[in-house]
Amino acid sequence: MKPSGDAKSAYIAVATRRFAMDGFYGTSLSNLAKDAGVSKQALLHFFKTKEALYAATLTALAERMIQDLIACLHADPTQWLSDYFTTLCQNAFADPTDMRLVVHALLDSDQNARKWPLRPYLDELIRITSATSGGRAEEVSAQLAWVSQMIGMIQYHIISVPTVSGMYGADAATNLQVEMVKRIEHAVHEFCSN
Amino acid sequence: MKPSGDAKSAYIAVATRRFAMDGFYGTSLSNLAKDAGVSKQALLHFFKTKEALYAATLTALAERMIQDLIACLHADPTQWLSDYFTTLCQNAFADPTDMRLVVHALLDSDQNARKWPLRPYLDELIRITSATSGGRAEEVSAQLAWVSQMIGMIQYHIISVPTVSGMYGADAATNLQVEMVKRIEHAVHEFCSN
DNA sequence: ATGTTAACTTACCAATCGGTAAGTGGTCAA
DNA sequence: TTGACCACTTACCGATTGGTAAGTTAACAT
Repeated sequence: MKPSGDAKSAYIAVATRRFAMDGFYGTSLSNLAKDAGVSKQALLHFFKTKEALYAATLTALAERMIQDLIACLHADPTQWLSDYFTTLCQNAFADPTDMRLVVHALLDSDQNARKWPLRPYLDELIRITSATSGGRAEEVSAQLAWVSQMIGMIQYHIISVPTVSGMYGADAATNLQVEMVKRIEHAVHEFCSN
Repeated sequence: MKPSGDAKSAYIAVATRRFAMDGFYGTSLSNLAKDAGVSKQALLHFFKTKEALYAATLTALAERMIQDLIACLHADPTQWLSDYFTTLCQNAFADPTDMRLVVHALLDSDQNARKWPLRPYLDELIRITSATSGGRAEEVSAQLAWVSQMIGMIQYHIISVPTVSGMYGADAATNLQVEMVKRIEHAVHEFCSN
C-alpha cells in the first residue's frame, strides 16, 4: 500500500496545473486522471466531488502563498516588501501556475459559495504594510487598496504574458517583465517613504 | 422576417454576459439559447460554432472599448487619461461584464489560436501615452508597461470586488473602489509629470 | 490465519455537450 | 403564383461529463 498522503498531494499537484491552465469548467476529471496516470475514481476516492478537489487545490495554494510570504520575512519592511513582490513576480514569470489559479478562482468566486481560502494571506500582507506605514491603523482600506494594487499588477501582468507575447513578440514580453519589476520596486519605495 | 442584424447582436449581447460570467468552458449553447429565448440552433444559424460566437463576442467587445476610448478624447492628454481611466473604473464597478470578459479571454488566450482582437485598443492607448510623455518614442516597452499596469490594476480590482465584498463586507468593497479611483488619478498625474 | 481497511479498478449511469440533418413558416422579388 | 431565401424549430447524433456501485488487491493489526 502506498502512503496515502503522497498520492493525495500528487493528485492535488496535477489538479493545480490543470485548473490553473483551463479553469474549473475547462478541466474534466478524466483529463486529471489521465495526467495523474490513474483512473478517474482514484481521484474520487480521495475527493468526493470535483468541487472538493478544486477546494483542496485552492487550500493548498493558499498555504503555499502564505508560507512563501512568512518564510522570507525579515526586519526591514521596506526591503522585505520590495524583495517579496519582485521575487513573486519573477517566480511567476518562470511558472505562472499559481497566479493563474488565483485569477481563475477570483472569476469563479461570486457564482458559487466556495469559501475563499486566501484571506489569511491577504490579512498578513495588510498587517505588514500597516506596520510599515507608521501605524496609521485607521486607514485599513488604504492598506487594502495598496496591497490589492500590487498583487493585482503582478497577477494581471503574469496572465497577460502569453497575449503580449503573441501580439508584440516574445522579446516584448521579456522587456515588459523587466519593466514591471522596476515598477514594483518603485511602487514599494514610494509607498514606504509616504 | 425580423431584421437579422438585431437578432444577431441580441445573441451577442446575451453571449457577452454569459461568457463574462462563466467563461468559455463554463458557458453552454443551451444556456445561451435559454437566455435568449430561442432554440440552440438559432444561435448556430448565425454562428457556425461556439468558438465563432465567442470570437464575435470578443470582436464586439474590442469595438466597444476602442470606441469608448476615442469618443472621449480631447486636447489635454493628462486630463484625458485621468478622465478615461477613472470613468472606465467607475463604469466597470457598476457593470463588470466587459472587464470580466477581457480577463477570461486573457486566461484562454494561450491554449487555442484565437486571434486577439484587442490589439488596436492597446496600440491606441500606447500611442496616446507616448505622445503624452514628451515623445520619448524609443521607450515603447515602458509605455506598454505603464498601460499594462493601469488597465491591469483596474481590471484586477473589478474582478476581485465580489471576493473582497465576501471577505471584508460590501462597505469595504465600496471603500476600496473609492481608494482605487484616487490611486488611478495619482498614477496618471505621476506619469504625466514624469 | 483472519478480518479490516485503504487504495484503487472496471463497469456502468443519466445528463449534457457541441453539432448535423431535415424540415417549417413567413417575406420578398419576379 | 411561384420559387428562392431567411430565420428559425424539432429531432437526433456520438462523445463526454460528473458521479455511483461493486468488486479487487495488497498491507496491516489482532
